[in-house]
Amino acid sequence: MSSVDLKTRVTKRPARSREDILEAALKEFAERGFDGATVRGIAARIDLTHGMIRYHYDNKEQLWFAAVEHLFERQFEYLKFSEEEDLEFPRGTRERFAKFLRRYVYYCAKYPEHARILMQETVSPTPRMRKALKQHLREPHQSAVEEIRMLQESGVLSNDAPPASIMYMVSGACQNLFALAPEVKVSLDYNALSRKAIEDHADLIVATFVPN
Amino acid sequence: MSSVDLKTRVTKRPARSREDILEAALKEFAERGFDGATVRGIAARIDLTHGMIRYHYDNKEQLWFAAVEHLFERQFEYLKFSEEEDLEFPRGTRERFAKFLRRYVYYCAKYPEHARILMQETVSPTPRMRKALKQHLREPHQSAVEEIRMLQESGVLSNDAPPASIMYMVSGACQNLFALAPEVKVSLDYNALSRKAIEDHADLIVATFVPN
DNA sequence: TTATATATTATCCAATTGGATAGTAATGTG
DNA sequence: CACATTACTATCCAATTGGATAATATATAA
Repeated sequence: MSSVDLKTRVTKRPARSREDILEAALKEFAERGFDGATVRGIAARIDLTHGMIRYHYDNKEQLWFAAVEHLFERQFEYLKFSEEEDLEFPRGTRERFAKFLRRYVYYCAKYPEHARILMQETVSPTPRMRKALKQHLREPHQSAVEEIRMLQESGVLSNDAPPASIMYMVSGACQNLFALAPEVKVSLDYNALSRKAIEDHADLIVATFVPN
Repeated sequence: MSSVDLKTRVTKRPARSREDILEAALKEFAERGFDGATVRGIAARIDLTHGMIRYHYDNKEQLWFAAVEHLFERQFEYLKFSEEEDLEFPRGTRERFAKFLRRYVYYCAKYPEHARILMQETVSPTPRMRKALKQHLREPHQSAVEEIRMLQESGVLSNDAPPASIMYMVSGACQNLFALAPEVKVSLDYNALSRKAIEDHADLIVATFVPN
């Protein structure tokens, strides 16, 4: 039809998907923080005008909430145990813990922006952060604490430490190498995101936190 | 003399110290990232006009470099071993490692903004970040890797894992609880910065990474 | 006392930003 | 075909921002 217009006037059809926008938003927010991120910058990442983004999302804050929700949904999908796995690896066992840790390391390597966004957004307790954390983090974290308690009782983890302490120690140990991958490259010339580095880190994590 | 002026015209004398400005800058940069931070915001934290800050520092970027330099100097002072300690705890020994870990945990709890700034600034390899890392991080990190190698040889640490992997695992484990303290409070209602929590975390870290 | 260096305020400016709105093109539905 | 809905462009605007500069006050040295 109007193939001429398609070239000159930029075709209207292709409409970026919701996910394209949220991915771009996550990257921008992770790189520059909420205040530093710009709607225009997010739009530019996927070749949109900033008006287009405001067409889909009322304002910057709502876009942020949508992006964070997307982030947590993706994480949940990635980390959740299927029903069969749930049967094979009962809660509170060393085997389940090891399996979970390995999966978590892979997740951290695949989506390093997760740790970055959380770090930025938890720096100071803004209302925005409080709301997001209550909505997405509270319940999973509390159930994680429960599981840590079970692991303590079954002797896999030390009884002496507070579960919160264990939890953040372990997650920090898993995340850090990948969240700081550019730093690692510059300061140690080590490519943290290579296949082998990821595998090595997973091995190390399991060996450290689930000793025989 | 002009005690009237001191009250009305705002006395000119008191001149904020260099350190006041850098502290304020560190907080602002940690909370909002480089792009999100504003010179006016930094000035407001210590009751200065933004002109005053530009009087001391040519521009925002130079202020950032100065603040980061201050950060690393402070860290170096805090973590360095005195000559006597160097003699009492030789490099590559389990005792020195334990002592260092404990000190590092205290440092992380005292200056959580350190981890936050680095996390923000290493998100994407900007020239600013590269320069700062090369200047302040490269040498200490490489000497840390050396020490890790010694610990691996003496059997304190596993030989299987790459030193870089070990290093970022350990530092993440130490930092995370404190860098995310506001998150911990909201999601688990645990005050990570309390005396006891810090002590518990130090114990856990030592027990985990320097087993008997 | 005068001169000079230093510290500080008060404005000014262009660029960017989040947000708003009016108009336009494509798609489908009756 | 008409018409409503959806996707999208093009502007506009007020606020904020980094940066610049001129005027002013203070302290110090001659």
